Amino acid sequence: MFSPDGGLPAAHFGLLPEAGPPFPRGGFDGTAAQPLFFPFAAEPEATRDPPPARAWFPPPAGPPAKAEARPVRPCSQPSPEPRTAACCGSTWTSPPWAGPAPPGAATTLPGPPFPSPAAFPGPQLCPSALQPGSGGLSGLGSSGSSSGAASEGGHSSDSGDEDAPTSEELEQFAKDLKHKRIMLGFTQADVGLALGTLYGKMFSQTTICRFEALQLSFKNMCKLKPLLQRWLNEAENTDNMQEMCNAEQVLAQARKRKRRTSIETNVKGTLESFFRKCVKPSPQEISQIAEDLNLDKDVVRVWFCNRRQKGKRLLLPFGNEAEGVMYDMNQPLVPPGLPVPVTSQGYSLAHSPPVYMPPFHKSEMFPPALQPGLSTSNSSH
DNA sequence: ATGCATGAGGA
DNA sequence: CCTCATGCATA
Repeated sequence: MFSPDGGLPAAHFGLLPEAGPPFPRGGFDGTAAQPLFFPFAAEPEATRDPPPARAWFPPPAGPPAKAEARPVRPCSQPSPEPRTAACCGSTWTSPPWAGPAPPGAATTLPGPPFPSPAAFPGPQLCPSALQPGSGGLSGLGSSGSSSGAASEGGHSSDSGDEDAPTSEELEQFAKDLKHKRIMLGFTQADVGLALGTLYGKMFSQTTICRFEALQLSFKNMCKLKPLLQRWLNEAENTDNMQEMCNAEQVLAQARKRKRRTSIETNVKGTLESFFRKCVKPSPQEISQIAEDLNLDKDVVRVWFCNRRQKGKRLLLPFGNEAEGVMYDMNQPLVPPGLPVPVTSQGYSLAHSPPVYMPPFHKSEMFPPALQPGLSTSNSSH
């Protein structure tokens, strides 16, 4: 719990966002599409502290043999997601934070970590994709590029980090932001609000939080950085910014938002099981699952969507756990002998699941122990 | 800090 | 329907 705005949000300084990603891998359907973002080309940045020097290790049993998006069918979808990888996607599929790719790792990097290192031309960031005005910040973007171009302390003359910050820069900035924000006594919510006051586009505490925790897609981070940068400048130079943070709250959320359904732990576990077998169940399968778990089909669908999103978000945060434990999301079953990762969520990934699950058909696709009605008696403890 | 939800935009 | 960016609500 944090105080809304009365006090500091119990700043967690050296707190890591996630200890153990449930699992990595976006699946070849989506991942392959999600162009890898490899800034490991040039990081003259020697000043950076290299703590994340975790060595990447190749997947234990992972099938890195796929260099290109294979038209494999995850479950029953006719075509998973034939998205031809553009140059730059949204979510950084690669470990931007993995540090400037430790020399050692870099040497051995040429191929191992990823199935498709050769998929992209080179370390070159995609210039076209990093287009500033790609999103909806057109107005803001323009201000930054056309009129306010000369802002930012006047250092961005040639580096152009405004347009294409490196992952290290983003990381640094995020840390900086958090630190200073706390120093100045602002909460994440304050910042989000201030952005609204300053630039007309408000953001929630959630977004600020995720930004600081580097849990947004690379693209998204790039988009938000300039705004936060400006806020930071303002906050540091302006004496009373309180106004900006406190003002403007008249946004009536008269929207009828569905009440958040709380999925029981054991049910989540079951969903997890399904997810491990198939990250993208067909609508019909979703219906099946939903019916079986006594959940709305929509709830299940959204759950899977969010799950996938989370999977990508937590994908290789630091190259460590992610690499080794990647499941083949497109495979109907999990390869045996996987070093089951420990999910921060506490999901039961720990107790080895029935590693063998026959290619389910519409009828027998459910693992034992998922009778919704028995949920209470099921939670063993 | 994170889980579930909404909505825009894309096939 | 999906992905992706975002946010309300909650643990």
